[in-house]
Amino acid sequence: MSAEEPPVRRRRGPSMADVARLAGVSGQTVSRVANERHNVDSATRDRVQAAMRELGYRPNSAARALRNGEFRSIGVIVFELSSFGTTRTLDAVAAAATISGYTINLLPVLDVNQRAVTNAFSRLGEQAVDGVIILIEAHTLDEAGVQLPEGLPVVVVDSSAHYDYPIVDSNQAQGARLATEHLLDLGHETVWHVSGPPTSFAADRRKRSWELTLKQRGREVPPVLDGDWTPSSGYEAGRKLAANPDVTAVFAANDQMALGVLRALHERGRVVPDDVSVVGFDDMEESAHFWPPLTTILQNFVDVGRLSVDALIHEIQAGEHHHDPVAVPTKLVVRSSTAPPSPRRPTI
Amino acid sequence: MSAEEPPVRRRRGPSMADVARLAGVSGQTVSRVANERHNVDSATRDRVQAAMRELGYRPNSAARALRNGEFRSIGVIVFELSSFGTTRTLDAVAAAATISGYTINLLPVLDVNQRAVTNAFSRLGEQAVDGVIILIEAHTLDEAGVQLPEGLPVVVVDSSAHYDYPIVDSNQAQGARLATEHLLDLGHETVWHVSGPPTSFAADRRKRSWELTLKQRGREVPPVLDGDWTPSSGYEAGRKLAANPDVTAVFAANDQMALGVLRALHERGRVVPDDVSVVGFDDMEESAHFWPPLTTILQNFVDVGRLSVDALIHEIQAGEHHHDPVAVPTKLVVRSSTAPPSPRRPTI
DNA sequence: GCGCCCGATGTTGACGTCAACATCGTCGGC
DNA sequence: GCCGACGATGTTGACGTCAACATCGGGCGC
Repeated sequence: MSAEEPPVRRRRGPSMADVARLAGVSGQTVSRVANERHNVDSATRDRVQAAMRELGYRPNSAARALRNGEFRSIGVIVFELSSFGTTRTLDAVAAAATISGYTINLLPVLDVNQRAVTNAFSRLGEQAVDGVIILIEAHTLDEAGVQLPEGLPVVVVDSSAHYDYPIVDSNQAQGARLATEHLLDLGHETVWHVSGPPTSFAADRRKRSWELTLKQRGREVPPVLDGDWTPSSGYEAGRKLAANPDVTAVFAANDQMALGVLRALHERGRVVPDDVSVVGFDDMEESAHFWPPLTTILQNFVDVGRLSVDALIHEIQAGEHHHDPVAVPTKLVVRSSTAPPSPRRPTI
Repeated sequence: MSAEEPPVRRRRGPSMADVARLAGVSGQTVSRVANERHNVDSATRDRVQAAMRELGYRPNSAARALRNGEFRSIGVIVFELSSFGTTRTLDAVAAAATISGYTINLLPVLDVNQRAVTNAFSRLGEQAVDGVIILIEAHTLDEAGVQLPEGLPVVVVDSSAHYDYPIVDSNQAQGARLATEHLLDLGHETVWHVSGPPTSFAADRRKRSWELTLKQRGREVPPVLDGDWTPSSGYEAGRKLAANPDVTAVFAANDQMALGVLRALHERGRVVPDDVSVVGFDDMEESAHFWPPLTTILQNFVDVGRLSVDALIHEIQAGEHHHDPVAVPTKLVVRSSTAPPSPRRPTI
């Protein structure tokens, strides 16, 4: 076993000691300047800063982390960034973390199978993070029977409440209610639903809230069409809906599926919104330019991201966490894909 | 200034020394087990592993990084994840890095103004990364006059070639040529173009390649309509195009703008593809379900991400870099938004 | 004018890991 | 049966930083 490793090329930069030597001070003084302590003589400070500049000194964050026992970094566990909501949330999380002086460590789960998830979480313990934000749909965690490293602050972005971690999410139930009520208020008899995948708590919340709203209004609850967030699944569902003349109003659990529904309706020659009204969920940037522009539920991803980070940092720094889930309100955005049902509706 | 800091709560886990004590061995043996060296007696190994499990031991990555002089982490500089291409590339980069045993450090640039970009890059030097992948449009860097920390391996994902860094990108010129030729081959006299923002090299490449293709075929080059990647800008451009009866073929520099163009054409009652053909660029998941489904150029983001990571890791480990830009080929995906021009076209 | 206080600076050691070297015991060859 | 080799394990120190403590020199109060 004489596997000869080539001598690792060390690209280490100058250290505090180098700066100290050049500036003619002790390392500790350099440290004080680097950390902007006020108890340094201004002449000394200038000298040290000049030396830093000359050598291109950068503090070594590993040494700092080792010394201070904190990384000032937040891990974010994600599964594919394809999902619109996840991406937007990640974006907001990254911005909020940066503003708070934390760095983001992306921990992608490459596959949803149990091995991959478990593997991702076992890597987690070794990562240089002070806390973790989980952006994966929580059912996936359940199925994988994953155990998080103990003592690591965690915030879950999801609608599930049966975790012993702080939870932040959009108020899915309120959003779905807004969507359903909007259609009923327009005069539709009932509302059909294209749901998200069963692995998603958010999808489950939206579906249940849609159902509850219909029941509370004494309306018939049509069978659910199962989707999986993708436009294709929306299209498949849409083909069934388009073939059914009873359908006048559809609530799709996200905008992408709504897009698929729209396409299916167009193909069948059913006019939106004259024959069928469609509502989505998310308000992605594209939705305003769908044909027709989509009525949908706007999620405030910026708030979700910021609140997640705030909750996590609080947990990290204070060592305690709130258990009350945070529900960020959503808003109905009315566009042209919804209208009152056509009066000339044939009922046999 | 008596800002009393509360004693920082240390959540440090057990260290090698703790494991060593419990297992009755030296720290070095624990280290050997943790690093899967082969020269450890299997009985000893079992004992150490049991101790690790019992204590919930996790190697401290800061100490490891300090000791080894490397972080096994890659920084990725991004500006907003809103852009489809950036997100997809980031996803692929994250996956590739994980597979290669590297972690991803997200370094978001919060604003495109010079201060923000410069600031982001000055933070960079302190980050715990061995190298950096830049996912920002390079013009932005130029304008900000940013200087990267010396000696830090860098890979740029862009089409610009005047950087002293390895460059990986989709072959924008080839893609734009495919799009333009597809429309010409269908029989269209010429092709109109809705471009991306001037800050983007990719947009510039696509525009120039479109123009070159037209010229090579001896076609008239219509005035460019400037967009900025957003569906709204595509819609604005689309309204002008829709009002011009000469327009029979449009190449939008991305799918989102193509969506806006489609909407504008629908509003004006111009039928796609009968009256006007439209081609996009990116092949986002939604495009297959636009109305009508969009003919577009598929970018292989997975390859772009993987090749970027490979190039960077090579640079990190070998200390040298290739200067030849890597251009990942694109593919034409034909759907229903393109067709031969309508024969009954009025020419006055 | 003496001592005390305070601000500026220096010295020491520890954070957790691992390479290099040291040690110890066993096994095989002659 | 002796010696050298080799495998298993232990010891030491250094990576870069910073808190805690030590030191040193003035200025100020009485």
